[in-house]
Amino acid sequence: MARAKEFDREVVLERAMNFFWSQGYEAASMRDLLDAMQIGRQSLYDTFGDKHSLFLASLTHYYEMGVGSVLAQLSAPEGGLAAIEDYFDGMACRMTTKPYRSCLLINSAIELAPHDPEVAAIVNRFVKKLRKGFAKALEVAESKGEARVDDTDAVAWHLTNSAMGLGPMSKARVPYKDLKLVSEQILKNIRA
Amino acid sequence: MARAKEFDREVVLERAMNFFWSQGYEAASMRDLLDAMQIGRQSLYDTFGDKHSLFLASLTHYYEMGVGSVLAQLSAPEGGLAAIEDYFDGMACRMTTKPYRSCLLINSAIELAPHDPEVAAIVNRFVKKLRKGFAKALEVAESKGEARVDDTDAVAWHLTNSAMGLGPMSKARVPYKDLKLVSEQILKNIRA
DNA sequence: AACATTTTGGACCATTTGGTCAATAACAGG
DNA sequence: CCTGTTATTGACCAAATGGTCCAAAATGTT
Repeated sequence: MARAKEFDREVVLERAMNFFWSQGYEAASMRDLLDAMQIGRQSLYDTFGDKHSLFLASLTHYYEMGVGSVLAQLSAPEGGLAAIEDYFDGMACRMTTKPYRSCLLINSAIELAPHDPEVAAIVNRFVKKLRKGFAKALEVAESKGEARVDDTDAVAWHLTNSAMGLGPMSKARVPYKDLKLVSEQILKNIRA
Repeated sequence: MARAKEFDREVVLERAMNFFWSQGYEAASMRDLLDAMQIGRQSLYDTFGDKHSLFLASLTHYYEMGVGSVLAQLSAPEGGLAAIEDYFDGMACRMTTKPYRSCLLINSAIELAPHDPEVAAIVNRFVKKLRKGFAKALEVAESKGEARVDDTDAVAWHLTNSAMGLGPMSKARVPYKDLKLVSEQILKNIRA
């Protein structure tokens, strides 16, 4: 064996993710990224490859760390309407506090998806999973008698679209109280 | 007098706008912008100032040319439900065809608003006007007996949020047929 | 035709970009 | 305590970035 790494891969990846999250891909220079990650230049290139690969790793990390649990809650068998409510309220709340950086996947969809197939693939998976999560939650809600849904597919798409809307809305600094209205309105529309 | 300009300011501004629209701000280099605008370097700097000013001019042009009429139709006194339907259907249709570049204002909200006060101001005005347009359309719809709206403010915000959602959705290449479902669902929720 | 004024084209600039290289340092096994 | 392997450091690189300078060209007025 040989010399051990002085950093934890996951820790510095998280730092990169946070930096991309608040700055965007193009606006994040490797220099600033290096500062943010607190890591040497060569260490970065050895560990993650080039900038694009680092971004892909960051986005994947975001997906796995941040989105997974939220999505799981959404499609939990005991979730139903409350799960949907929690999702929107949680999102609205998170997005309208301090760093105002929206959601990395939404940001990436806008900035990169049309010109970057790999990013597009990740974003697409996310959208599909989100839609599926909503569909599941709607089924649960209906089976619990909380909601009356005539076209699950359409409503699930509608919820997905509303979720995506929170990204631009929060970046435009629409305050929480108004996004809260949005969240309530969404719920009102599907409640039995 | 002296030498006349060889280009029409509005024409080249429109070309810049289109380029920013499909590429984003950071990803658009001055070189490529010059090519797209078909104009000399010095002409650009003389006419528009620096890159940031050019972008601001492009965004304002987009706002004035593209958004104004759509917003006017939305809040037209004879509009009502149909105006809302046309808005969403038109948006969904435009966004899911060929260049897939979403809406420049939504894109700018995501990429620039948090770090660029001037862009943020323009985006904010847009969001406010859009919300106002929806509110007006809802009033008209209600007065025509097409819709039953208990909380105009909340529903207007909800429609605004849904409109913003179309940006990320289309960038994620969600096809028209699914955005059509979204549009229909939105309408169904407010129809009397 | 000469002039004043403006636009144009392209050479030019410092800085920053993403990325590499090679020398040094740290570590484990023999 | 060597030795092979890996990690770190900082110098270094070509290319691209946004932006400027200046000479030449074009125009209306005198």
